Amino acid sequence: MTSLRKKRADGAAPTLTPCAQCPLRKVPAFRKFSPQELEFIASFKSGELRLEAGSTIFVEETNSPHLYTVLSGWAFKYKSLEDGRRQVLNFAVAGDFIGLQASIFDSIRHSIETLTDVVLCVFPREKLWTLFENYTGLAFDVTWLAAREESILGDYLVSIGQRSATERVAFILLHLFVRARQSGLVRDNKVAFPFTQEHLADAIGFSLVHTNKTLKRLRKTGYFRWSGPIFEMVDEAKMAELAGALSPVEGKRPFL
Amino acid sequence: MTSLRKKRADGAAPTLTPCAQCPLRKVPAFRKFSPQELEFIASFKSGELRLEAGSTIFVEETNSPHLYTVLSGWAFKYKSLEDGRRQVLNFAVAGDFIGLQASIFDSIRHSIETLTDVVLCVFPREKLWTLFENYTGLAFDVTWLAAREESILGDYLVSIGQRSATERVAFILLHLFVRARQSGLVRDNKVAFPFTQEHLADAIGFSLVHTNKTLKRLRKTGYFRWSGPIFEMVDEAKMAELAGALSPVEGKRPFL
DNA sequence: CGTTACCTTGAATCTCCTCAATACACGTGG
DNA sequence: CCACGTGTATTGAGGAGATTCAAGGTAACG
Repeated sequence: MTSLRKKRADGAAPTLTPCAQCPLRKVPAFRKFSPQELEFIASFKSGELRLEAGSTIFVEETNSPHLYTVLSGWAFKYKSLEDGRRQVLNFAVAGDFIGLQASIFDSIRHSIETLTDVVLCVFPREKLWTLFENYTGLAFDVTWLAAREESILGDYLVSIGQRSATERVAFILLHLFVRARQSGLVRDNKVAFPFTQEHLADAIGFSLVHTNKTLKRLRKTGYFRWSGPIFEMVDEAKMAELAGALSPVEGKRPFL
Repeated sequence: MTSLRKKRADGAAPTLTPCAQCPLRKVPAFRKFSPQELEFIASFKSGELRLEAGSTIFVEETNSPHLYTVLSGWAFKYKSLEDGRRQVLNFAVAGDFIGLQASIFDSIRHSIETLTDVVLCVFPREKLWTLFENYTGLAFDVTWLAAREESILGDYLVSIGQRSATERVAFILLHLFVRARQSGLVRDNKVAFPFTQEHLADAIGFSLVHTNKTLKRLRKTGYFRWSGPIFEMVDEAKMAELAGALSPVEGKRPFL
């Protein structure tokens, strides 16, 4: 990875993987970009950032000169309280755009931390304006991503505010599974889950102990398997029933 | 108000209140727009919609050819469950932009209902694209508004997921008061609150009964007064302390 | 082989919910 | 003017659900 360092030190970083060849482009969930758009994105991109699991990407209430797209790995967004409690707001996976708030407001409103080793595409914040000025389609995409984030937080809110323990646990498992699938990580209904039960607990607003006990009850349904690092979905329809039929945003999504 | 009907029937609606003279423009919380921008907004606007309290503006999972800005009155966004439970996601007040999801996705993800009589500016959805193509600043504003919405939902999530009963009730009261003030509705620390305790309960994820009892306890602090339609903030700093110091998005905000 | 991180389980306690009854304000029609 | 219905606010009682505390258990790692 020392070569990476060199590239970044160069300034222009001309030898980064061209965006047009980005392996994520093949994932069917993403919309197709025009050659011009791809060219701009490639020029927008100023580097790659490799972080190991447990690294902090953003700290609440701070600013950053960068915007990122997740190329690989998982991260999570959270807000923490004075006394150590924390609320997980959302998870970020390959294809997700993070740090938009830091570019739009004076500072970001939540922290972001990696769950696994992560590779990020780095974009300089000041070029976001160029994007808006010259690439209407991409500007619309950025708005799309912001609106989708809002939509997901709305789903979380309904789950936390109104659902029972079983429903909430089923919800978060299903949600994470679906997000993983959209990013092309699921094979044979199996995917690596880097989450601890504490992450899930903090996302659905339960204590770790209660989450654990609920999870135990849920496992008995046999609708999924999750012990060890691999999560396997066995009956997604039943899970959706348990979770209270969420309907995630449909259609192709943009991926900068 | 029959003249309104006529105007809308005309098609072009050339005689609507010019946006440049919109009384909301004077509210200090909104950013200043250039004459060109104001002109475009005026041309973007296709009419006004007047609704009485209790009207439904959007229904979850449906589509709409319109986008709206709230000119006056209060509304709230919510999602309902099969069995009647519902989660209030956010409130909308003068200056807020609603229905963006319906224009960006195939359908909106939540319902919106008026709490008071409401006047809305109507924008045709298809012109949103024109806005993005020709008015970079306004496109950025739309994204700003979407990101702010996300930010508010994040605050709600922290409150519902982690806070105690007292903290949650203090949070929602303070939040509504601050929103009202940003829209210029507060005078002498007083503002008309059209909310029932049930609205608040549905926003903070508590039962009506428990919300009521918590509210009773909170009233004894004397930090606010709320019986009858008028809410009065007595000690905002203390309320913020109780609510757990939320930090709403700062700075001038756009208002289309 | 000790440390660390995570998972699991039981017990006691407290929070919050449901049910149920009452009170009050308001508007309606008689 | 009063009787009645409706919507909202209030309060008490009992029980379901969540939290905290505490004590293992397991796997990974140096």
